[in-house]
Amino acid sequence: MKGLENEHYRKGLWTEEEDKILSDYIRVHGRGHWNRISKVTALKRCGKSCRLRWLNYLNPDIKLGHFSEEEDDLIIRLHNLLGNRWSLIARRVPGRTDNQVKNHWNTHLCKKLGIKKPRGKVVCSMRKISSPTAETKTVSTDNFNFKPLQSSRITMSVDCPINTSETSNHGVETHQFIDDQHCIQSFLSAGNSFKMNSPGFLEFLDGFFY
DNA sequence: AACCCAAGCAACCGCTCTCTC
DNA sequence: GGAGAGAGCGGTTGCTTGGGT
Ligand SMILES: [Mg+2]
Repeated sequence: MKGLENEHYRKGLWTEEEDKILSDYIRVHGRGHWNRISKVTALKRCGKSCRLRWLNYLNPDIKLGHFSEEEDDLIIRLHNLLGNRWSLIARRVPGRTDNQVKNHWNTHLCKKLGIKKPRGKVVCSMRKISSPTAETKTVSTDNFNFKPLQSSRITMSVDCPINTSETSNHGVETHQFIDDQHCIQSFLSAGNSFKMNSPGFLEFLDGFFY
């Protein structure tokens, strides 16, 4: 019998009244500690739902409305380079959230590009710091840290769960793709250790996408 | 008017990552 | 230094809407 009455959270679309309660709360207390909100207001929403509503709608920095051609081009370029890393992409698209970018990709850009099957992750394959003698391997999450070795071969590839002939790897289809991949290659060749979300790599991205 | 179907997309779920104490 | 809490991520779902017949 641990706080059963607090587990009755509402789900689904947010009402104007709910938005107002959340906005008022954030105006006073700031963002964060989302789980507290349902305990001190009349809002019957779990912390996760509150956080998401703020991040994707109530935050005044968010740009609403249709995506421009320039935004489309930027997203396509970034997606070529980064794969389905929506958060990473959205950070480089002013006023757009990861959810917006993901939805826009899935509903509009996919068709625009004539993509039938979703593309796998762009992965980086090389030797790992902790085991320099181990064979080249890919990784399944972004939480890794590669350091290029003198003799190591650095490759970018497209991870594709279903092996069809045209999507093996090095899915190079356009000039832009080659250029963007070269951007990571040069980052690695400069001797930088590589971690997908590291400050160093994010700063490096700034130089390519402005 | 009534129905069907699919596009669009807000929000959920399960999971990972990070931060704090 | 590790456990628990908070924050973040991305695939997916299911409700709403719109267009076609
Ligand atoms: Mg953004």
